[in-house]
Amino acid sequence: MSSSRPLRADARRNREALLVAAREALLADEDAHVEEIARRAGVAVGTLYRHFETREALVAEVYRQEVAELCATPARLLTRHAPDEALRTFLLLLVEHAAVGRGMGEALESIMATDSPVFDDARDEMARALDELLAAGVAAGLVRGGMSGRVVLRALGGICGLRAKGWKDDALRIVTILYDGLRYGAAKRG
Amino acid sequence: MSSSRPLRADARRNREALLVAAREALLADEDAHVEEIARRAGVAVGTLYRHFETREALVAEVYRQEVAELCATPARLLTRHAPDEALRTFLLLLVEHAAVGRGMGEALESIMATDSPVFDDARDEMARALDELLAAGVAAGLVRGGMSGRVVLRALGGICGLRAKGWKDDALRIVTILYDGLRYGAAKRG
DNA sequence: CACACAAACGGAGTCCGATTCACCTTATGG
DNA sequence: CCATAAGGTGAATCGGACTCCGTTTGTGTG
Repeated sequence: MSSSRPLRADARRNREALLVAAREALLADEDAHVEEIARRAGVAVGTLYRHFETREALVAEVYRQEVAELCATPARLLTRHAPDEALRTFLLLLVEHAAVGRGMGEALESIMATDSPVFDDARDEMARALDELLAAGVAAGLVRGGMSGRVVLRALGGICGLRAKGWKDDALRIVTILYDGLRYGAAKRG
Repeated sequence: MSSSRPLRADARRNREALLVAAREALLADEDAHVEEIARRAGVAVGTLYRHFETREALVAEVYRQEVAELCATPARLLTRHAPDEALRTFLLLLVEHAAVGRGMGEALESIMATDSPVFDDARDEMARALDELLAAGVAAGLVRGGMSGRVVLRALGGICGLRAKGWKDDALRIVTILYDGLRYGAAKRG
């Protein structure tokens, strides 16, 4: 599928420009219009649609890249912190990330709460990252068993969907509830 | 505001028909078109817009009614169950309700996760219902303090937004996490 | 009962996005 | 340098929500 001949030079440049433009535009306004994104990238809408099936596909790709970065952190956290601390820190990190513009929060929500195939990769990656944290926690007797990364992902969807006034404060409290809920009944008492 | 002269008979009938039609249509398809809803109600779109500011306002009203019912249950539950059991049961009930068509889930999510003024009433009502449960739990030493109904509401948004394949199973696990997270550190150990 | 008229209705038309497509432009392999 | 297929363009189309105004109708009044 994705293994056709390499893109022509100008095509690769435009594709890149579109992703950059989309990231900027979405940061400024979660429902930036395709015309606006194309304009920023210095191309016409037709070009945008040559590279991305739909507007949503473009948005998905932008956030897939963000998520990829995010997913690299659990492994890093586990080298420096106890599994439960790593888990807590990662949850808090997600809240921070959701703060980078409503758009990111919305995308994370789609990743976490739906089966939209556009986000399949991102979802798998994220679930895997959480599995890593949970497994380490369970192994250390600090986290209850029976909860998959996928489930925690779903629970987090609620945080990322928040877009109310005092949302960040609420998000932190929710992390506390989830974190304590995950520790509940673990082998060792925190 | 809402205290003009009573509606003309036909107007009241149409308004009612629109709400019924919308409930049916939304149950069948969460993004039913306004034309479709109007057709089912046997009126033209103009009439729909005479009664409801926007499509969203109509949808909000439909679900506000559902929510109103739901909000009456905590009080009832508290007369029959211990506060923690009542809390757990109510959370499970929400999951069931979210199951009544994706539309309801989506609306509940809007109620829980956003500040959309359309849902102000529903949100307040729901938060009040949860406060009641939490307060009873705290008083009995079964639930941790410091968590408002509003916060729990936000946390639940994640559940209602679920629309993935194994979502119900996931929802139940999430309720477990939240429930245990809310009991964590309560005066008495469960 | 007939009339007056404000309230309510109908539905074609407007607006505003995303998406398409027929026709140009331009890398690039030979 | 050419041929040509990949790539680009943007006016046109499509699909929704929403508006507007001429027409119809319920209802209070004489």
